[in-house]
Amino acid sequence: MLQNGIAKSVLNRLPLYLEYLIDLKEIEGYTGYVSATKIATDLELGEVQVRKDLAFVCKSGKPKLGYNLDALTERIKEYLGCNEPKKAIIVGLGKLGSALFGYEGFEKYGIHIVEGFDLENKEYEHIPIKKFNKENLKEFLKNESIDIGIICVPKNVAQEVCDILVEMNISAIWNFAPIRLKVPKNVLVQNENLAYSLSVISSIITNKQ
Amino acid sequence: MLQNGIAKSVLNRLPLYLEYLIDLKEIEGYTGYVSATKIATDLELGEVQVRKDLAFVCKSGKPKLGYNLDALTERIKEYLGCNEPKKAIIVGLGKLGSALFGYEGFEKYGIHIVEGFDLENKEYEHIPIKKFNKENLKEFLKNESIDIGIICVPKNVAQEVCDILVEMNISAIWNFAPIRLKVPKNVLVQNENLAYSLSVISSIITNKQ
DNA sequence: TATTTATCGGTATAAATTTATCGATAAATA
DNA sequence: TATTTATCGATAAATTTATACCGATAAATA
Repeated sequence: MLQNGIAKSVLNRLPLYLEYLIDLKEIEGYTGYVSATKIATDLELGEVQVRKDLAFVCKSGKPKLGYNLDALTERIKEYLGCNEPKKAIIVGLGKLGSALFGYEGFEKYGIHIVEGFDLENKEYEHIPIKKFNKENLKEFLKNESIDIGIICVPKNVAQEVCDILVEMNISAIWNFAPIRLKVPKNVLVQNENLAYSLSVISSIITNKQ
Repeated sequence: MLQNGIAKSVLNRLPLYLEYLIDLKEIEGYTGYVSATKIATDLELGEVQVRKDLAFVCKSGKPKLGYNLDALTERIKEYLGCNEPKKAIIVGLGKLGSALFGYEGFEKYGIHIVEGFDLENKEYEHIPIKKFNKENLKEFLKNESIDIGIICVPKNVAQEVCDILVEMNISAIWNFAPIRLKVPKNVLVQNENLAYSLSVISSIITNKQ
């Protein structure tokens, strides 16, 4: 299925390319042009696949040279929306929520986690976390323009939190609760489940022996 | 590509089915038989897809009724290796590492995180974390049989940690460092990057408006 | 007991994704 | 300037994944 004209599979690889290209410049001091051949070798992907992927966002490949590193990087950033900063909030500051709240790695992609909400009175690195209740959250979302809601609450509360976010016109939800959230079609839900990933690993090594 | 005779796409959905089936029994009190039709509706998947997926692990579907809930649950558990407990360690007890270390959700899939290692002297809920250095880690892995290594260190140390794990014959690595680890073919590496997932969300909402 | 019904599971088809092939092209080299 | 070379980008083929269709079947119902 195509997502805004780009294949899902391609979109999922774009952040990988971006990370790679940024490191290529910043860590390895690479400048000028980079070929699909090199990218493919380094990332252990097919050469043709890389070329096709890049063709989705960038039309500037030159025979014999490859792609202009800076231009390519910029085009992927643009496509991924890194240049249009987004605001996110986290609801549920348990272990995982707190880890995400403090993670600096999202900034690179233009995403700022601006606030956290929790049922209990908590603080994060001496900054008090906002108390979670329906009124509080609604009030906050009324005044701030938030793009992404990150749900890190237990599964029995997740739908309730989701409903508030939807009611306040959030664009997207990143859901860590192991539950299928019910939302209107115009709201994007991305489910993330770390236990599932680990379970897949466990399965593969179980069936290998 | 098939992974031990099962399609990758199918394997990735099995934990989802398992979670669903467990909840169906434990939370909703469901007993007896469950049909692919019901599963598909609840999980918002195609009915045929569910039937095909289940056919990979279970041959016991009955017309008009569906699958025996307990038998199906058991077969998926078996396939995912939940019945053959695995031991894992985490290297790197930063925010994310600590969150994973304390996460109870893995037990359901038969995975026990038995130890954590960090460069700094840390403790987790009053239990001291082992000091990470090459000798320490090697010594530990020599005495304990560990199946899965979880890498949560910064990217510039990740390969070094990986090499130690490989040297000590680990079966699988779950890698949270945004770097492509070099390992021999017999070692399974599963990369996980939360920033990538979030970036994809950001991209979709950017290009929608 | 005959009929209806819901669902399974096999075969066939379609869609998405990956991989292969190759002529065209721009730079590097002779 | 002619030739060689590495890479792009288009077209085609192969593979993987998802969906459609339908006869067979076991339970429920008449």
